[in-house]
Amino acid sequence: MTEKSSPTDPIHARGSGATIADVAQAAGVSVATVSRALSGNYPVAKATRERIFRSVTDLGYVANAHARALAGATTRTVGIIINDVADPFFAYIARGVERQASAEGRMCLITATHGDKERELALVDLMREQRTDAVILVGGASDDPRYRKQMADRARALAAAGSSLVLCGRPSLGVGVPTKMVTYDNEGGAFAITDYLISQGHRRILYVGGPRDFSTTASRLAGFYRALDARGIERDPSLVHEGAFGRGFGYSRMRELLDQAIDFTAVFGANDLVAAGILEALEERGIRVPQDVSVVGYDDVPVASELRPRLTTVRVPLEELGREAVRLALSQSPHDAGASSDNTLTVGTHIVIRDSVSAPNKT
Amino acid sequence: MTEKSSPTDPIHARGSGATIADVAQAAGVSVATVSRALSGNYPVAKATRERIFRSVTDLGYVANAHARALAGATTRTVGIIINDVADPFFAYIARGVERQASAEGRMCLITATHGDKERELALVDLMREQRTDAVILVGGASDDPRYRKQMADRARALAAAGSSLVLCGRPSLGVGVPTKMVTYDNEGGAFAITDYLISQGHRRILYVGGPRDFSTTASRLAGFYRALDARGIERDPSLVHEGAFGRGFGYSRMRELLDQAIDFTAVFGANDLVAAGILEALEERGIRVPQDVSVVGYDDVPVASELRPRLTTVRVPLEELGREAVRLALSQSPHDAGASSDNTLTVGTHIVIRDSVSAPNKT
DNA sequence: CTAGAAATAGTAAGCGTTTACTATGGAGAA
DNA sequence: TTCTCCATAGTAAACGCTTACTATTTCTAG
Repeated sequence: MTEKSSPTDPIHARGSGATIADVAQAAGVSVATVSRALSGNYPVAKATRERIFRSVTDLGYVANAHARALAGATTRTVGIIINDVADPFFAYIARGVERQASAEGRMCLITATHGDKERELALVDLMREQRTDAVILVGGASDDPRYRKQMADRARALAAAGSSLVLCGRPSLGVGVPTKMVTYDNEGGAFAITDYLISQGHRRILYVGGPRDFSTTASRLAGFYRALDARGIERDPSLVHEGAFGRGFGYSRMRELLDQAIDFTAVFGANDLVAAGILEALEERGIRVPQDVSVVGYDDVPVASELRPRLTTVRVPLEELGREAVRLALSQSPHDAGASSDNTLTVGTHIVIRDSVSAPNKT
Repeated sequence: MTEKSSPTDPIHARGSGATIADVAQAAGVSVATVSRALSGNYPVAKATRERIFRSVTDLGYVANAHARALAGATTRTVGIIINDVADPFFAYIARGVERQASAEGRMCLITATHGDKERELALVDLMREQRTDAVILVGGASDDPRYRKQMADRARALAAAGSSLVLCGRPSLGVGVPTKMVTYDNEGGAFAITDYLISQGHRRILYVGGPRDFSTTASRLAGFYRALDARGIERDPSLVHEGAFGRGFGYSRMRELLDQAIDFTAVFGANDLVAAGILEALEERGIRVPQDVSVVGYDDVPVASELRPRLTTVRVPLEELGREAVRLALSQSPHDAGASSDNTLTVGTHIVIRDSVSAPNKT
């Protein structure tokens, strides 16, 4: 045993990591041969190959992914941009992305915007720097035209570089912008659950949560309104209260609304987290759910079934959404043009009925 | 407007992305000057710099991160390896890592093992290929000696390459293995909450969940036993039921245990998810918590306070754990040798008392 | 004025791979 | 026996950046 490396200690090479040249030297061949033996796309004599693999393990060699990427091979990485890693909505989508990516032999670069549009743009650029095979942008988007234009520019740049931008659960950037899309039926789910509420006899339904001017909010509200219209119930602006997603918002806004003694029999939380906050505010005031007030949410995140009463909500196949996003991203379909063709995929939503809704109290 | 690019369409460069040479040509300078203007670590005349930046935006240029990494600059990336992105325990740690990394100007490569040891080793190699500035390994570990040895080899390889391996919430790989560690007081938290249960009068406490031969399980059980010992309560092996983390395990195992008519007045769920499952099984049988049986969990993940009754549990500062991990990883401290020195950091845990514990029923 | 120090810009040598091309040594064909 | 064709292996040219050196100007001080 020369130096300080012991035979039982294969990976501990000297210096800052062995290169392919070291392996070549150790095996007594050229670097080209090592490269070929490793990638296996070119014939290498069996004996040579074995000698090379032995040197590889002896030296603890791993290829430098950057050199490899630079030399033309693909990066084998997909990037995903979400709002927040710890928000279950995003976490489940990320899980789907991560799983599908690794099933297709890719790494997964997960980053978070924390709701900052500028940061989102910057992150897309970062992924572009990383030359990821695709970048998946998740969650509702702002409809600020300047922002849309900047994102469209990036979509084009990505496309020009052979990568692709896939929009997951967010609206198109416009015709002609090269993107792929996978969405879920936001409007339909909102329609269905509102209709369910109405069918139970509710007429005055509060809508709480979701950032204003945000695509997700817009489509959920659209479904909400469509259901109202379909049953001939008048839209009452004083009943819709946008603001934010998140438990804290649901809780505090519900408290305020309770103080205002508004007349309602049911509450539609913009997502399950908001609904959780609403439930807490209600519980705090001694208002029983569903006997006094019915509550529904959206997403069917795991916490929905931990709440008491268990929350009636709209199920969104989050993990599936993530998987489809990478399938689409990695498929050869030449992302292109408009919203139709096979560059768009919509997964369905359906309501799941649990215990937070009943007929309104006939007061 | 030449070609098809319009002046309002800056990023859409022709071909597969502009290179630094394109920018240099457009600005009429050498690539070296562009590189310097961009990195800003060398004087460049103001007029030149402006010309360069204009070309950069005109062409939608972003540097090729791989070329940059290859040319010697650091990769500015930290890798984190967790079990599952959608498990809140890991998700919150990941959030801390992600935030601190981005605060320190790094990207974050998040990968998941799904509990597969082999995959974990492979992922470390993958990160080594990526030349990440550090790799953070999160969560309990197996104590299989072969595995430990392989991981130790990788720790050395990483160290040799100037990177570092930080163990987050898992035991040391042994003296002399170059790692950094950030842990939380698992044993102490388990002791505290067990002692709390005992102080309420419980004597027969069921311990449910957590993989056997897993470091986290081992230290939680150690705390559990120490508390029992301290109060002179006999250890009863028939009361401890290891198995897995996760809601499903808690639910099904609790059902089995209920069928066996074992004598107990409290249940210690190995983590909050297990506790959630336990609660459901109990509710299903009409057993009231805490009147009939008390339940506690571990981690204080958000769902703990959504459960009814609200779960009394041990708070682990998950996000802080993640932040500290990257602080430590990126600090210059020459990770080295044993478990002491400033390469190890332990954050405290404390119990949070909610509604799932009361004095046992005097039957 | 002029030597010497900034300030600014250019040249070119890597960084570690992949891969098109080229070279060599038999095996089988003619 | 000579020629052609495989199977193997080597050479060297990218890939797109950073940076140590070197080469100009332009000041500034003596």
